[in-house]
Amino acid sequence: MNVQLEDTCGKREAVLNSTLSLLRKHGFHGTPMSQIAKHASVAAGTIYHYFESKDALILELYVHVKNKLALAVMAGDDEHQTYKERFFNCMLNQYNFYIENEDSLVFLEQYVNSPYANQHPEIDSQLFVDKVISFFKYGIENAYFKNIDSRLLAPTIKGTLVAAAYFQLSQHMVFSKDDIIEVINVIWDGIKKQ
Amino acid sequence: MNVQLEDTCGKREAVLNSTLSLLRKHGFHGTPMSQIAKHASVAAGTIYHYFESKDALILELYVHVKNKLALAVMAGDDEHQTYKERFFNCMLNQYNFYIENEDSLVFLEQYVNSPYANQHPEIDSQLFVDKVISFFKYGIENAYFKNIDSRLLAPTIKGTLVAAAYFQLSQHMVFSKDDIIEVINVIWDGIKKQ
DNA sequence: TTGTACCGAATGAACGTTCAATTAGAAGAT
DNA sequence: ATCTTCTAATTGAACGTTCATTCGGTACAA
Repeated sequence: MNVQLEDTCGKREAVLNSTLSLLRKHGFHGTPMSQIAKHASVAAGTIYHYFESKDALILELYVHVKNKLALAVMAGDDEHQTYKERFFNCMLNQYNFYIENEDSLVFLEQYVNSPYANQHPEIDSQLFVDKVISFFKYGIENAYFKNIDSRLLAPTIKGTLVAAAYFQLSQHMVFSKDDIIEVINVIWDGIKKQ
Repeated sequence: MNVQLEDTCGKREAVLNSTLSLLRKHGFHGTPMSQIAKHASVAAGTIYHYFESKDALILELYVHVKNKLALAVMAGDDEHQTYKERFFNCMLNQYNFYIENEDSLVFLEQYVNSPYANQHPEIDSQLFVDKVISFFKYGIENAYFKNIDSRLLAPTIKGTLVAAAYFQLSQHMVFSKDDIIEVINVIWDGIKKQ
């Protein structure tokens, strides 16, 4: 078995968390491995025990964060509810995940707009594809949405929500739950059939 | 007068354009000054004649690009048209600017999600604020939009459009003008009064 | 003669990564 | 229980490279 990859005392996790936290304030080029090591209370060499390189660390962090996002978004999903109810639940979950995990939001946005995403389009969270993407595919196939190019739906929905969450965080303000429901309504009114 | 900032034979502009182009493929940390100099056919030292540092170069590039965006978005704006017509014109202009200036789109997205934007929130294009922001303020004040928090409108609108444009570029596909009109309709249906 | 534009080799700091050495702990033997 | 052995985990100083920036110098225009 891969005993050497088991991360017995949580140092791997500590490195991932420290990287996430430092990346937000200083960006990728402003976050040296030495600083990650210090923040994670780990020697520089230890990072290379768990990750092949700084690039590999970033890629694994991306999958790590997106896995957590997928779990959060689909939390409490109930197939007996109407599709609209399920949609609102997912959207609210997603929004809350972002504002409760600011570092994750900023990192995900940095990542998708970075050369990493372009150079490694095959890297993604299997969990996210299986759960979240599938949910929207279901909505498209069962015609809950307007008849627009299905490839346009995901970015349209995501863009609005991320923009709102990002705005809230960057402006250090708080929107009420009703404000957010209103935003989700904007999305829903925009894309729903009819 | 600032004769030393006049850029007699276009080297300043060349540096800005080269930076924009290189940043897209390699990101900030992957784009050394030496490479920018080579790409712009300029000596490394020359860059420092026009820009105080690499950071200053990025900041000035941001304003430069956003100025061009502002001009493009408001092109052909006609105050005699209905607000909806003007809105569609702006949105279409913005979308077209993005897909005709991929480097600019990627850079702007990279920038707003980078520590630069957080550390220099005061830096922006005066032209953009005066023209584009004003146009949306007008729409809010005259109640063309739903009664949602006005601070939520801009990110909501922008997010959708940028996401669609970014998606088109990242997937190397082409949406027809009708497809885009449809996206703008999604936005309009979402935010318009009633 | 003075100052601006420009050059590109040189500089020094910072960085990602390596590696020889040390520790920790588990498994096996006595 | 105790000792032995083996391997994974960890350390941090050292290495070689790369990079942003500097600076002494040239060319040219006013």
